[in-house]
Amino acid sequence: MSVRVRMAPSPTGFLHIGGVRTFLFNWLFARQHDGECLLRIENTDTGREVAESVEQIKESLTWLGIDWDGEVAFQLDSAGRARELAQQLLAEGRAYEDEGAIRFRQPAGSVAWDDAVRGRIEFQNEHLPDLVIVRSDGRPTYNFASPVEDLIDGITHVIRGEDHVSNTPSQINILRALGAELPVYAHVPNINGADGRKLSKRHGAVSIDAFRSGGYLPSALFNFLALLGWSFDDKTTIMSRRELVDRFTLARVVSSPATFDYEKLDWLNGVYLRNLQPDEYAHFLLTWLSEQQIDWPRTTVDATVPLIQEKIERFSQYPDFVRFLFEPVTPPADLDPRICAAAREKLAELDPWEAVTIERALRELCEELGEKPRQAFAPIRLAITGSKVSPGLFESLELLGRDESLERLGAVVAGAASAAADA
RNA sequence: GGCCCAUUCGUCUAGUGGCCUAGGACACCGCCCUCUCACGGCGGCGGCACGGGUUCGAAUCCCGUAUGGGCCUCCA
Repeated sequence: MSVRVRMAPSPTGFLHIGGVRTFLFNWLFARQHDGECLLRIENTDTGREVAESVEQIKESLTWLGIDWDGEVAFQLDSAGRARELAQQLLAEGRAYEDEGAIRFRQPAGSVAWDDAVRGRIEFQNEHLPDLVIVRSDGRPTYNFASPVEDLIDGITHVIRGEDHVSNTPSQINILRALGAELPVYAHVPNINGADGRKLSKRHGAVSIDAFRSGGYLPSALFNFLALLGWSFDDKTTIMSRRELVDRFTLARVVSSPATFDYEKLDWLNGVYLRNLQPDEYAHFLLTWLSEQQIDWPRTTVDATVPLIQEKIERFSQYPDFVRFLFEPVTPPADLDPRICAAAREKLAELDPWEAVTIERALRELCEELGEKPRQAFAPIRLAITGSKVSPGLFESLELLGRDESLERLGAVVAGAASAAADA
């Protein structure tokens, strides 16, 4: 039997990270078993907003690296086949009419299934309500349409969130009454925020789009998501898509909910960023910058890569780090001008203007002044970058260029002089 | 309220009766490296929700309690 699963995003709004994790498990399972992964779009509404939302969802899935083998429509409003089956149940006495609606008659006894994640789960049928399967206006309800759609689509494994556990016994009873074969059910745990409640905007980014604009790498987010409720062993963290496909098993999905740890994601993204080849790094960075509509000269951006690759864990940290190369800076007004003046003099005739020669010159300066590098470089850094935190000082000076560097050093000296004159 | 599910360091998790004086990772703390910030290296802190069983032996099995979550809609 070949595997067929489905991903069923809600077309209202953007792709939620919790739902994506469920899709990810479906996708990994399908790919590992050489099966099919369908994208099921609910077509309750054909409005333009919904259409745009669906496009947005597809775009986000694609960005993350989750593809699909076909699209099916979940025809909640106009499911002819569902109504036929409901009539059949009615005729067979497995359902009955109730104020214009059709209710499914729960059988006697109990119902159980072997959940691929949680093991055997059993319900007493007497606790299950006779649920409405077709509303009085003729529209099938979700708990009827969903198993029927799975049946029509030939879904072999229903991998979904744990909030569906309670719906499963009724869906199984319906499928049995229809004489259908049952899919394998796998209920995966939810993802919560730090307060133990369902992950929402209050906790941080939740849409795939937000992570994208936050400067995360899709491969890192993919890796992180796979580790939320699943693990390969007791020590493996970094895994490529290929490795995840090879190693994923439903049996190793845990049954307790997980808390989304933004700090760990940041760390993992940093690991991925640091492992990138410089040209790959530049490519991803440039793409991100253009998505953010930041328009800095490409060659300069390229040149900054070796300076910042080790230092940032999200692209969103990049602009503040190198802004001094593209825009004027404003060092603190009370900066001690003496070292800047000495540095300016020392660097004025330096040749060639390269990081190594700049470093040699500035270290000589330290000795001449009897200052420790730590102390002496601080005001220079502030004058050049406007910040206490920056890429390497010598490389920064090289990239900024001699003219602009001397200019900035000189500005601090001149500023101090005019402040003294005022006083 | 009823039914169902869950409960190992702050967080993600390993653990399926002896390998556990419970392992790894993030975070945190300390030290080292060091021009800042990072990276990296070394070390540390820190957990089996609780109570009963079963067993020679339990984080692991059973029962109960507590806590959290889900479902109980002619919502999806």
